[in-house]
Amino acid sequence: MKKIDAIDRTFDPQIEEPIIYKEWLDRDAFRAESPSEKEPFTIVMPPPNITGELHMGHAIDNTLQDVLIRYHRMRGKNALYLPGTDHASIATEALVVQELDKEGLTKEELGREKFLEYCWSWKDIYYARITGQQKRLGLSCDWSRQRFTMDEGLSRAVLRVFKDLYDEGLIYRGERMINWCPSCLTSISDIEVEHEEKEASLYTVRYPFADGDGAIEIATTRPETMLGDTAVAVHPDDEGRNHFVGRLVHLPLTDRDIPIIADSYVDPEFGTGYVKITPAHDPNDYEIGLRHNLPSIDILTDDARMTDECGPYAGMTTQEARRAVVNDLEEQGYLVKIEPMRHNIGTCQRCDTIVEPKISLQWFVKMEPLAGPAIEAVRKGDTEFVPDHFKKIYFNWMEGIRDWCISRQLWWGHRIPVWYCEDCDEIIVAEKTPNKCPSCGGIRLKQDEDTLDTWFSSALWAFSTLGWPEETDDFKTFYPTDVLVTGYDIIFFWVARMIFSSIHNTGKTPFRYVLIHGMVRDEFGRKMSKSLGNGVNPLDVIDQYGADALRYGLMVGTTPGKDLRCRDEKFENGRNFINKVWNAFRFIVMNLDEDLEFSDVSDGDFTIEDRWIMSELKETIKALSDNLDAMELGMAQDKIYSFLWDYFCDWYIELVKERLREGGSTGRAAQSVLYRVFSDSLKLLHPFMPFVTERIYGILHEGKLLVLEEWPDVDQYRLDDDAVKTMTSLVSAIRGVRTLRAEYKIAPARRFAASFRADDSALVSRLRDGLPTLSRLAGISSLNLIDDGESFDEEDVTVIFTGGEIAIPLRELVDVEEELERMQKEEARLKQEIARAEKMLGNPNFTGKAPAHVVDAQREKKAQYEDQLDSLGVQLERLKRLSLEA
RNA sequence: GGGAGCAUAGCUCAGCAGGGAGAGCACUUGCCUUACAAGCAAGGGGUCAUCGGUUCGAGCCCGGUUGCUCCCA
Repeated sequence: MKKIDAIDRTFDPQIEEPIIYKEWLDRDAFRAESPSEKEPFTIVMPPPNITGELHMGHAIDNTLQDVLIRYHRMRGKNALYLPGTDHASIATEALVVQELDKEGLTKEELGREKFLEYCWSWKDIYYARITGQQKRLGLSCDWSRQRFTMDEGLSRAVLRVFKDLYDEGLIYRGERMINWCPSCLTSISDIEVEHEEKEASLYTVRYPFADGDGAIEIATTRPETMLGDTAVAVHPDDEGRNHFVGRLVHLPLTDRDIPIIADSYVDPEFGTGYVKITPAHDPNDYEIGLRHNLPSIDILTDDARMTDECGPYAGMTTQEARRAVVNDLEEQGYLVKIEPMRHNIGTCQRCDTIVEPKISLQWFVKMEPLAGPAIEAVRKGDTEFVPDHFKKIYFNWMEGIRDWCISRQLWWGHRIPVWYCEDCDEIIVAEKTPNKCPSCGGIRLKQDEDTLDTWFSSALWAFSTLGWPEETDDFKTFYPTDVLVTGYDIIFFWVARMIFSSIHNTGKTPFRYVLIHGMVRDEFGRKMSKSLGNGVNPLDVIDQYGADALRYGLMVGTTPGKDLRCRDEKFENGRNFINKVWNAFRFIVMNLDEDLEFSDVSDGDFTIEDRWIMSELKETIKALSDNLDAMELGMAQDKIYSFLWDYFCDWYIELVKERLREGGSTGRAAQSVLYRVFSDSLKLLHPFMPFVTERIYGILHEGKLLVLEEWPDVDQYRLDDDAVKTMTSLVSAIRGVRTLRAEYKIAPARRFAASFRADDSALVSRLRDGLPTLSRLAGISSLNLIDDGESFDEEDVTVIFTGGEIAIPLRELVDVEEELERMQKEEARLKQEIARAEKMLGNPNFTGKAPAHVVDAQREKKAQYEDQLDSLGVQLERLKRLSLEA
């Protein structure tokens, strides 16, 4: 045992945490076994992008995972926490392009191969940086199994899945309307488009009939797209307008005439009832165009400028073209009016650019056949969401799912494993680069230029990281995994896709539970964002308060699925708690002897408070474990916080100080309980605050590593109702006296004699034995026990507490009038309580229908209150007399 | 248009097989009581958004209303 002067007055996380982390790594404490006889517990970390630093979202996500992993590791499971990172093709490519731009380079100049070299070195830098950050958080990951989505093994899985899906007809190539980002210059999937309602204008434009006989009016929010119009549509049942169907109108600003067609898509109530149809630039118009065989005129280039089709407008941006078109329409008398309107626009999730619908040749995954089993699996409960209601969001999306555009016009990522034979148009899909065309034997093969959506590989993460498609030991040991922890914002992007991919490829759902957490917001409840500059860097918090405090602050008072606000106050609380635990530890070290075996202590040496604290610990172990099993981590953390602070520090330590001073067998017993209960508390706290607990435990138990210790066994402690009851009384008595002292402003140093009456003999003897304690905790100098039937001194004033009554000398301490007032208030309160209980008990419906223990509890309470009222009555009488005398 | 969630103490949030409203912070009052002032002790503060229903009993269950979020189209 270290001597107390060798222990610092505070725990310094800045210095200690990195040292402790290194000790864990040196002892190989996080490594999982495979194969193994032990029951596995697996969490694969949602891989952060290699595009930047970890933010608070990662911190909460990873902390939850680490708490679960550490808990299950201590429970004796073969725990695997598998870390990794994601290549994030669009985001990374954009950043690398940006970097190159600073050097005056473009990726085209570099060429594909050179460009990818740049990307890989970017990856190396961020991979290392992120890993370092994860270690500072204290994550107990098995670093030997760390993965990256473009690792060789994971890439092999991607190729295998692509080929299989293609062979099964679930991947196809086709010309479809897709979302095009003019800045990223690639297609993106539906869910990578963010919709926002913005102020816009609704333009009403006159299209004259081609024969010059009158005109119709159309309304549009995007007038520049009229250059690509190939029809005007009305609703077939629109009696006021459908008789024009078949006629031609002249398209202003062009030399084209276009037909009026009928299609039930048109909402006759909206705008003018006529809708301009631009099949190349609107998803609905595209469908209408298909139905009516309309030509499609592409008026936008890949970077969203007007094409040569647009004559004088060619080369303009859409915004420029809009102004020019509106201007020209007005000059030529075609513009009827402009009205303000709220309008939904889609922007690219990555770069915020307005997304353009575009017809393009892309690769797609056919979703319906994959979605079915995935829906079924969740419905059956093979995978459960925590909290449960998030499955509704999952169903809602999966049931309306559309085909998934997976090809990206990017270089960084998994290149699509498709080759086109330039001699015979054969399409070859293969896991390995083919050397000749299987159809014509030609060797002029060209690989598809595109890469796959990043999420296509992330969707395989749960099993590709474990070695699939090989039947590796890891895969056999750890798959399917136990819990996926993630935010509700990526249920579609990732969770859903992992579920259907896993079921399709491995036949199993990838995880038993999905634990959903909310978003971390700033202290005002706003989303953290770069543009607002309100992001909080977890590393800064660690620098200021330590990783344990950060973890505490992120977990405190949280409930699964709910957003949480990031406030310094919470991290301060965490730090304060660490300090509290540290000081309890210092106290214990100061009071321990060299001998920590405690073979000299027998059960008979334990006093009531020993039995009480061990009983409370038992309850805490049970309740906290239940919380952790139910993944209620915020509640679990609160349990150990409350046990250590409110029970162990505030009461137990205070109660045993006297015995420790006294020494002997009672002192030894107290030492043994301090040592044992505190050690087990450290275990319970460890998943939440791994660093400080590890450091303390290592000093109390030389050579042991807390992270590898066993979770406390509930059965080693005895539930002791007797002790609990007596202690409740004692605590209540002490509080009663303290309250009186405070109310009457009795000087803290002032001690006085007191009398007690207790209705429990255990309490009586406890009070007699506990005089030193009462002296210290309540300022009582001597104790006079009043037997049943005897009454208190006429001039004393009493306080009622749970299980008894205490009297203190009135005249010398107390103002009679004030006390009279206090007691009358108390009397009123008791009467109220009794009335309440009587009302309940007098109700035959209550006594008849409520569970017996509830009714009994009420009876007992009523009796108790009546007792208290009785003695209060006696007191009041006395006081009144005194008051009159005075 | 469809879906989800939230409304509890001044602030941030817990709470629930339906059986006397909790924590942290803030506030008031005392305390350097040799583990801890990042602390100790005592205290004030709530018609649990609103209306109705079920029930012996509702913050909790059901329905309506209002006000905020968020997601999808």
